[in-house]
Amino acid sequence: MTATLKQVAERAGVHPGTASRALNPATQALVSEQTVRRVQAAAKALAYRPNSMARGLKTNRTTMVGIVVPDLSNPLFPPIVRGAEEVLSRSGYTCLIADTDNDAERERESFETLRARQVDGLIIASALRDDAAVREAAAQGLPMVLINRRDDQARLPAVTGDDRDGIEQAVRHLVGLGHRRIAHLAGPSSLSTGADRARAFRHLVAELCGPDATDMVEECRAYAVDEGARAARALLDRAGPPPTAVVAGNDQIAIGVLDVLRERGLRCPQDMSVVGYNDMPFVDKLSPPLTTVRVPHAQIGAEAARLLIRWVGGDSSAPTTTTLPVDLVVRGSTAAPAS
Amino acid sequence: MTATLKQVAERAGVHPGTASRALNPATQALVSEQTVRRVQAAAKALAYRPNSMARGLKTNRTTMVGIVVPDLSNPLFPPIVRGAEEVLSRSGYTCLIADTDNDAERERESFETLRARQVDGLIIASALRDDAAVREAAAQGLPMVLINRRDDQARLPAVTGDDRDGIEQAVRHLVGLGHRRIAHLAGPSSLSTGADRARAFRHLVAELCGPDATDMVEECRAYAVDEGARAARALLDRAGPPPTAVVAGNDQIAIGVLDVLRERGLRCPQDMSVVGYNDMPFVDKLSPPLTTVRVPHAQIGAEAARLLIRWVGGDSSAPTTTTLPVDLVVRGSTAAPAS
DNA sequence: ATGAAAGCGCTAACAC
DNA sequence: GTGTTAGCGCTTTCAT
Repeated sequence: MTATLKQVAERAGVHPGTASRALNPATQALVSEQTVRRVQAAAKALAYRPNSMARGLKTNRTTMVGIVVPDLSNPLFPPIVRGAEEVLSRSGYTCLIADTDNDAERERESFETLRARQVDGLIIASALRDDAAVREAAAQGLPMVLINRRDDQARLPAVTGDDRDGIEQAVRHLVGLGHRRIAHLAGPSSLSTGADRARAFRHLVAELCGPDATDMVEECRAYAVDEGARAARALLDRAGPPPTAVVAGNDQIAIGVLDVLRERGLRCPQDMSVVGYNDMPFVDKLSPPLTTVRVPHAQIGAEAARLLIRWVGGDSSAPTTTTLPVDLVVRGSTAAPAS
Repeated sequence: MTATLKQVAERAGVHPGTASRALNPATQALVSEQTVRRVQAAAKALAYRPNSMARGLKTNRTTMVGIVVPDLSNPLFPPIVRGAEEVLSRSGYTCLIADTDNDAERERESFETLRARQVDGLIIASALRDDAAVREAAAQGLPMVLINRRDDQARLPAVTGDDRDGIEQAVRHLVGLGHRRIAHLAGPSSLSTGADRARAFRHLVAELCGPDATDMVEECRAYAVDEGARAARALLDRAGPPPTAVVAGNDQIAIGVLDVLRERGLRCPQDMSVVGYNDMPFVDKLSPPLTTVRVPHAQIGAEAARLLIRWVGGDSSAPTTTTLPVDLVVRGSTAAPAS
């Protein structure tokens, strides 16, 4: 079907070994220029495509890397994947994308599959904080870079958005508008981002609004609209004065809050300001358009890819943890509190 | 690093060939039960994972299939990929996902990469109607299934939502509400879905509203919000009575229409009804919530995967074209026209 | 600068 | 039922 190196060599009148050298940029220098040209011409004529399995078998590398994401349908992840893929493909790597569906069992299977395919490295964006599969693979020395989560034990390089600063920008924005009773609907504390953002929130609110202001935190069991709604109801049903503003753990949760406000006849932003997180596509089309924290997802993916390539390439310097800056995007869902 | 078959065989005290047979479900019957057990135990003890490259080199199959999508960030595609992946992984296939970014050059490169990786087959959801790369691969007998586009020449199996019926449901819904001046903001005619939906629209509107009703069609140059907005402005700037309802080529275009209505002080649905297409996530959170056509994306992916598996498996019956039913989801963006 | 030869890990056709 | 052997397509060491 596809031509083999042997056929190319034959057509060029050289030995397969020579053809191999002529076609490989790294060894091309060892071959006379004329031969290189002849071999290349033959390769082109036969539409030669090197068999990556044969090469991989010989070199013990696949030039494939796995990307593990918890849910491709979450608009967060496609840009990460794209960013990573772009960098990786430029270095000759092909991506194997595994969607774990936020399920530990599926994650295990994905890992198994990826390792069976002998990927050269892994980018892991699935954010379970305790993760046997990751630890095991790390122990075996498989290059891995984490995204959106810190590494608890294995000392792996990680790339994240600056969660602390994102929350800080959101809270400072609200405080600047005059809010003092600010709540947080946190993501699951089992996820790195959920825990980090909640911690940052508590810390900053204690500083800016006093220590008793920190108890207005409700944890969602998932980064999902209905969980955001549930938590919002719980928040509003509490005794005492309700918050005038909410910082949501992500945009889906924020949408849940908007739903509940509507359901209860409260207006946003007049009765309650709402801030999201991630700046998903089309949250600017909601009414009101959502104020949210923009995270450079594509850059995060790209940076993770760069770290991984370096590691796979043999650079074994200390694992780097990179934090990328985020930006608050102010839209219509935040305003000064009714006085 | 990972144990080889030879090591497993050694540990089990058998020849590598025997170990191979014992581990392969298809040939397991040729080996005594006792040996199978011994080999399996050895494999487990050594955490043996077959080297897929070596196997592939021998069998000339990779058990990898490529999935080519135009834009992973378009919420349309992740469910398709997931649906396909689920079916494929159950049959032991791994997916190579290529995002072409709607770019012909990148599509060519992706194709090249995928073929260099010797995928066993391809699912193609990138919808350029004329496509040299696809034709070439088809000519070489590579199993391929198309999604969301018909095959112009190569007679390939295809899986799509029922575009004609989707448009028909939308138009009948509007006519039932009393609309007679109905416009269509079509997707690019270079894409299969754009052309098909526009054709279906013209056909049905001619039938239901009279032949002169069919000229209210504006073509968008992309399935994008700003193109929808541009086309909507063009539509509203036309001489003569404006339409009372718009069927958009997809949800992004519909969002562009909503933007323009707001920009011009027109209300939806009172002044203009709007119908989208695809039922993207969160279009039910717009105001008004968008009436749209729901397409079973995951099933489309799954069905394409099934067809592909059948073909890769050697079944060479005539290419099937499958059309899956779609459903109009009525929400707040459509109502009876102001009389 | 190029040819020869070995071998990556596996499977399958053939022997026994 | 199991061992033997050859070879998939490539890279790479060793000669020349």
